[in-house]
Amino acid sequence: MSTARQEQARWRRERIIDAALGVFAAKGVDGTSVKDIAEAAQVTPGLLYHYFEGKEALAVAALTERGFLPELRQLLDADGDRPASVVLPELIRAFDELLAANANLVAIFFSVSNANQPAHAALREFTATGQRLLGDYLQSRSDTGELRPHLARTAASALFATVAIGHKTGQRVDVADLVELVLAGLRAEG
Amino acid sequence: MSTARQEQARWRRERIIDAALGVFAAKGVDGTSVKDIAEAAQVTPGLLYHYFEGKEALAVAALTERGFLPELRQLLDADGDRPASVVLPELIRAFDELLAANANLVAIFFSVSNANQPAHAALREFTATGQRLLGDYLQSRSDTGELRPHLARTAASALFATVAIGHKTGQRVDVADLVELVLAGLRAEG
Amino acid sequence: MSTARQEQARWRRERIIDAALGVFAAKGVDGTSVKDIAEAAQVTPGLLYHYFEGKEALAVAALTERGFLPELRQLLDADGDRPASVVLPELIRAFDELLAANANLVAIFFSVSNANQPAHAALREFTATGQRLLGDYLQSRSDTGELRPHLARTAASALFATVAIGHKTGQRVDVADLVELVLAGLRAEG
Amino acid sequence: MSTARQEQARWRRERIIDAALGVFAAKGVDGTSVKDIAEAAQVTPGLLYHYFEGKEALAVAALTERGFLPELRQLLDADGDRPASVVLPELIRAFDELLAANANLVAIFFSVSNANQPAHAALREFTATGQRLLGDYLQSRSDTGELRPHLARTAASALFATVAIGHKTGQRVDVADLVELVLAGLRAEG
DNA sequence: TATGAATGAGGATTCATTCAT
DNA sequence: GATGAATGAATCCTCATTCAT
Repeated sequence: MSTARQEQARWRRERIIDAALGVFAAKGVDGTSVKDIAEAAQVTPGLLYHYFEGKEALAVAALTERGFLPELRQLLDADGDRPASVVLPELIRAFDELLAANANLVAIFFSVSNANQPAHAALREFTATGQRLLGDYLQSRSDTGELRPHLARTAASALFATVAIGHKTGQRVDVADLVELVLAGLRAEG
Repeated sequence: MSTARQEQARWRRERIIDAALGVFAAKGVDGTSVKDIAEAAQVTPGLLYHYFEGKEALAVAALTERGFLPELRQLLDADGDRPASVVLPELIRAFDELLAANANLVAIFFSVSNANQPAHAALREFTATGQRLLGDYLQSRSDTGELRPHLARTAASALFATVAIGHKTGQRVDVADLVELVLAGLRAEG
Repeated sequence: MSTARQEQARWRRERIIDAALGVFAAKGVDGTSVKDIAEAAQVTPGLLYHYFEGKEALAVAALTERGFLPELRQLLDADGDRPASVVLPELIRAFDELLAANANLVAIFFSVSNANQPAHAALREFTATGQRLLGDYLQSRSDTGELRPHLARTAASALFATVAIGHKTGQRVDVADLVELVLAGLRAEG
Repeated sequence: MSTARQEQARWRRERIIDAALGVFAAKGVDGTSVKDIAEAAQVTPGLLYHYFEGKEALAVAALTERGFLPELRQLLDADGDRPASVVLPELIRAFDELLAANANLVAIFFSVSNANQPAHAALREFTATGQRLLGDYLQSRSDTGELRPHLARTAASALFATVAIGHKTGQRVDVADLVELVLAGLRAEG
């Protein structure tokens, strides 16, 4: 049983992804060289190819393995019953902080070229899931009559997009205001 | 008066920007080689450096000189008096179409690397101006008592971001719904 | 009679050489681009080719037309009769200052590649003449019995070389010491 | 112990310097392309950048690692006791031959552009050390009363410079005469 | 596992020079 | 005389990737 070896290998792999996240975020995926990553991970370029097929594969791995969809899912699952007026502010703030904590991923996410097929797919899945999760929550609240249903999906998109772009441009939005706006919009009479 | 020569030079410069918009959008700024641009513009690589300092400078030029800020300004100036409930749907639809017509620009916007300082600055300026224009309009409508003022800027961000991300991911948002949501949010009592 | 025009043209030509001297000295002949020179001379690159065949020709022109051989000749011609013990210190000091005043030329002189045939020839002639002039002077003083004759040429080389290299490396030699050394050497009994 | 690999790598590095010395000397540092060096070393251009930061760094490496300072040091250390009248002729002749044997280095020395800061610094250090070594030796002979002390450094500069320029211009100086001149100068009464 | 030497194609950029105006 | 647009070859350098050890 070479469990120790395997353990060490797994650990190495994670450290490489860590390093890659950092440099990708700082210089963009295209702007980062394999040597950059190797140096950041304190590893030789050759070894990198032991763990990943190449730079693109590493980018995809970083995106999918560190994508915080699980956290997001968890975030939303918890609050089935409490009213949206209470939950949504908490939720969006947590979402905002989730993005802040994963700023590197957000940066990569936006820097990934549309030409990179697998990465682009990961990116699409990422946004779609985020929007769906948020949307489903809002939908569930409309089932209780608290919110009007037909704008749930749109509201989810707006929330997701506004927070995310704030991170991209470095001009973070005021979460309280955003939630107030969207919540009011969802409640108002048509 | 060598106007003919100057005219021709200016024309060439514009054609280079045209070509750059196309290839940048297709492959991202980093993914595009100078040779790609030169070929698309039917120009020698060297000439590109006669008109622009380099590839990044060309991207910035494309963004700032073709950035639809003038159009947006025009859009907003026209509708001083009519109520927001009428204007905003038209406005956002026009904005959505503006982005659709300038899909290349949206792609470049997201593809410009944060690592490139001048390019990043230009990009920030770009979004800030867009948000300010839209925000000021919404603000002006609140002066008439039609809308509540304190969310104007947030609403502008949300509108801008939601439409833009829709274009980035290829999942365009329903403009009517978005406007309905934001407008309702802006009208509701605090 | 377009004398005014010719005058202006001649003036332009000189200004171009002035500018070339500056940039050549600062960046070396190879390290200087035609555009650099043109900008320094506030002239378009094209015009440069009106006055000179190209960059190398311009370098040669600068070397030959501004070579201070005439001044050096003048320096040495004047002092036929006075004793070397008086003349030589003055002479070498003047020579040192001549090089300082023409620091640009000295720099170019050393930076010219051996591969550049005409420039290299100019350079050789330059050193040869300098050494010959100095040597002839020392020789003439030995005819009067003041100095021993057989080291005159060697002394000239040493003086020329030491002062010149001082300028090249930026570590100028102490002229008084140098003259004292050489003069003593020339006077001593074999 | 991958000594074989490391050995081979070190050998390659030396071969690159060898090749660089040859081409630099023939065409000057600026006049030499990286491709030239790579071909002369029978190596791919890319490998050059594995061993050196760039072309200029390679020139500096050639100068410092092959600069005959060690030989010069050895030359001077050997002759602690014998009189300068005997040692100096041998010494300068050996120095002259050292330069002759390292003609490439002399050429590079003069071809390194002043514009390149690190290269220029290395070059200054190089000459300064050479002069100091020679100067210290002459100084030590003055301690024995054989030579007057205050011109030691100047004499070193003069010897170094005269021999070096002789090599640069291809008009080598007569070593015997040069030594006679300097030695006489150092001995004479003030 | 891990290294780092080696490759070779491709990238951005510069540049001397020409020439129509 | 003077301009500056245009060329295209050459240059330096980077990089993803492979592979012998």
